[in-house]
Amino acid sequence: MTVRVRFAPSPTGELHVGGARTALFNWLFARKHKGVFILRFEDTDIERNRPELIEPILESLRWLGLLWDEGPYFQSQRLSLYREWAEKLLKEGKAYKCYCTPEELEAKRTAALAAKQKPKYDGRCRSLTAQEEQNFIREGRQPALRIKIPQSGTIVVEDAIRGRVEFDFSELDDFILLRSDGRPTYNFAVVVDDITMGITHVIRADEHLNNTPKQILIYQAFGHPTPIFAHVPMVLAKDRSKLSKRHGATAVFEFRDRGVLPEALVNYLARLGWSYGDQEIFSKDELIANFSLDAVHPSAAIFDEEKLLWLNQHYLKTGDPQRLGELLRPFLVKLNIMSEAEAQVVPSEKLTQIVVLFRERAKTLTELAEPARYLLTDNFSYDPEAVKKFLTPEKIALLKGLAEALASVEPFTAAELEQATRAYLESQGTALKEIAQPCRVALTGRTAGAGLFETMELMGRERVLARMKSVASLLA
RNA sequence: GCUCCCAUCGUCUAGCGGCCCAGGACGCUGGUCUCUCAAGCCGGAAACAGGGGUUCGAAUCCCCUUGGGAGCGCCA
Repeated sequence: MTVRVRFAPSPTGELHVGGARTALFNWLFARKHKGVFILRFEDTDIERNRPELIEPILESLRWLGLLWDEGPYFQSQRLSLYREWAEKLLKEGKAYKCYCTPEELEAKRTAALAAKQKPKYDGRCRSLTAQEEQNFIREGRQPALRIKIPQSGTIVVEDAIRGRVEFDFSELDDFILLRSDGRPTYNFAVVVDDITMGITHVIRADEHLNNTPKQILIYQAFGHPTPIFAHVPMVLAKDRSKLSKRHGATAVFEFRDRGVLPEALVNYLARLGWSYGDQEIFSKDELIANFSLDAVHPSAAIFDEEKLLWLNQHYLKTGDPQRLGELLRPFLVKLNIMSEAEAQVVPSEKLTQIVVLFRERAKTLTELAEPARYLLTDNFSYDPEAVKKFLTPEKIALLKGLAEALASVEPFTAAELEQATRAYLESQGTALKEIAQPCRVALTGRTAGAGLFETMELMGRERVLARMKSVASLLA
């Protein structure tokens, strides 16, 4: 039997890292078992639904490289199917019409909660007489459809991550399958979908564990075997609460826009709650080869941005410089280093060189793009502290002399520049140590950066000489 | 309130009865290299929530407590 799994977000928010991890686990499981990864939108909530979010969610998945094999399906387009399936249950006496109004139910619910009771439907419409039903219909009430659950017994969930979990029927009630307007509720739509889509493994967030017995009841009502369930732990914020906007970046797009590489996010998310011995770095193929549900840790995990950034730097350091260089272009614009048109025409060789020179100093593409400001444009500023500390009159004079010494260096490469510089400094009775920082400040405006001579080469003769000669004006 | 889940360094985790006075990684920290900052390399501090059992032996099994989380909707 081929494995069929699904990722089923509801379009009520952007794809956040928790959802992305659930998607990733499903995708890995499908790939590992040569199965099918299905995408389905659970969009039966007309109130909270935001159709404009669908494309961004798809784009997030694409960006992560989690491509689906089937779908996306939309529950909102399958409403007649749910009605048909509900009709079966009604005919077989496994479901019944409930004429209670939402107001009546809500009143009972709050009363139960106030009395510190577990709110449960009291089964009032379970055995209405024909007369009672007639009266309700005459009142114009539209019935919802409820499942008729057994009065006693237990439901056992065999969870691939948590093991055996038992629920007593007394905890459950006759929950609603179809709303009075004919739309399915979540639990019902999920089961009908999972049955009709042939889902073999339901891998989803922990918060659904409590829904599982209800869903199993529906499977049983249809006489259909249940899939294998696997409830993955939640992803929490630093303070152990549910991850939300107030914790900073949570959406996949936010990380992308900050310059995080998809392979870094995927690697990080995979290792969050799952492990394979002591290994930290995984390519996608390694993840696929080694992923398994029983190696998923059952407890909730805190999202640690530091570790994500460490992984990002790893992928920055080891990735293909040319590809990374191309990824830099949008950041040149975003950082206001240059216009979009200018960013388009930066030679890709320049970008590649920036990557090679600065990748060990950057944790994100944003940081990696920053040096382009002084390397490729004159649109940068000098750190006043650095100027004050290093650009003394004595050093400025030395820099002027050095500029002359370097004016005719040919070719203008790091090796030649270093040789010429050292020779000049020796002739002046000084050493590189004395001039390196002043020179760096003169060229870049700052005290931290890549190797001095590599920086010069990349910057080009014209800018280097101009900046070395003109630093005196900074003091004025 | 009731039900369910979870519990090893600050964080992610290894550990599935003796290999553990608990290993790796991020972060933190000392040193080293060096034109700066990084990166790299070498070193350090840092945890089995508490209490009962079971056992010759428990981080590992059981129970209780505590703490965290989720659910209890004509939301998903």
